[in-house]
Amino acid sequence: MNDKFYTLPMEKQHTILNAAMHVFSKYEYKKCSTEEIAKKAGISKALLFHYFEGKKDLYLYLYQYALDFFVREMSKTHDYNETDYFKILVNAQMNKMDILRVHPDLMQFLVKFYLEENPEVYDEKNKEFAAILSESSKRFMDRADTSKFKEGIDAEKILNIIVWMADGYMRSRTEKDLENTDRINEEYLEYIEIMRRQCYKEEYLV
Amino acid sequence: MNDKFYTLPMEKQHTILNAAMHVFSKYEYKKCSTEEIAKKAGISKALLFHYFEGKKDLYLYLYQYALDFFVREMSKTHDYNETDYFKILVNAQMNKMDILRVHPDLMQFLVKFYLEENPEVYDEKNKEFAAILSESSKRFMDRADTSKFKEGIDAEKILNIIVWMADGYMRSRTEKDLENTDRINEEYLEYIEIMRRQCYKEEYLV
DNA sequence: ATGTCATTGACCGATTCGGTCAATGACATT
DNA sequence: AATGTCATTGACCGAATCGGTCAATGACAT
Repeated sequence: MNDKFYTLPMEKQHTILNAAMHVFSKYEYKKCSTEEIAKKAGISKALLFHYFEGKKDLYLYLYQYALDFFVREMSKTHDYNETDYFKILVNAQMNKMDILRVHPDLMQFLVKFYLEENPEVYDEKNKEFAAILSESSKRFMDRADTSKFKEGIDAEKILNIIVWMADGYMRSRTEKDLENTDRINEEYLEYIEIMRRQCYKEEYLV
Repeated sequence: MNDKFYTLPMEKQHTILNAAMHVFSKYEYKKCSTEEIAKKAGISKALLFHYFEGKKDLYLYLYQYALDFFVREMSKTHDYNETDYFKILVNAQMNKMDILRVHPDLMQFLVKFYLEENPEVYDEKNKEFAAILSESSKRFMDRADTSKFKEGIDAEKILNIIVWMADGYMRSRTEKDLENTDRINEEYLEYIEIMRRQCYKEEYLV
């Protein structure tokens, strides 16, 4: 990575990084062309190679950047004293939305990176993401209180349903939808509320 | 398409079709190589071109085959007299599982085909799938009875949650998991049952 | 011994790949 | 106006890969 990249205005940096994330999140490493990234970023391929030493360099830098950004943003507004199961979930989702507003393909890129098997770019770092994800989700949900749940509710399965639901909901939104963040959040909260009303004992549903 | 393809044993036909579906479901048309398909099918590229006139021919034949197979199998065991919301859903899911057992990438291939925008292979057929899907889902859910639902339950949102949940559940299974169909069905039913218990009035939960 | 036909490795020209470089142009300094 | 600096690019490189072809192989029936 060339230090000159940092001297670019933040907006241009993001344009380039987002273009790279977009392409790298679509296919495996080998099928991603630097030409496509450059075109998406609105610059020439030559300039892209001026900022980064090569395709591999860009790819690995991008991963480090994305992972750092993800961890930093997710921790930012997390309240470690909150114990309400659904409030924790909603807060986490809001953080995720904020991330996606800056880097729309960040999550998918991290997943693709995690699944990448090309030996050319494979090292032990590829599995970091899963570890961090499960560790932080454990840490986030650590204080989560399931005692408010009705009898016979399997909290683990409920968490799965909510995660799948959130994923499906986001996937069902088009690129244009995503611009209206408030509308998205509002609608998403309705879905979370459905699950909450089904899971909590009557006394906690005020 | 060469008629000799039909003279192959069914198993070999499926091997080739599945290999093609697998590759075509991964990336857009242009990025899919016939070499990769042939390798996955365990035959030479030359033989693949012996059975099909070209890449485009294979692609379009595959779509027609997949769509026909999907429609036929989904209708096969559907009971048009059933009115129970969740029984209809479970039955549809079972049909889907049966399809995936024969052609693991059929659904994803149909979706990718629907999203394909390459003018080289684009025609009005690309949008058939969405129409058929929404029409048949409407037809399937036509008799579905939501009167058993508790007060204040939004059936449409529930249906979304269940679809997203089913999608997320399938996605979370690895290729190896999918071999054990019974286990999958059993576990899936547990998730459906959770949603059913939350949605139905007490009197219908026996 | 001959004919049939599925199957393949080697090859084609065209395109695309990651990467390079000389040339351009905008702008600051003198 | 002349010079220097440096971001930016179009044109280009050899190598790899693309869709597709074909002569040769080999298994098997007659």
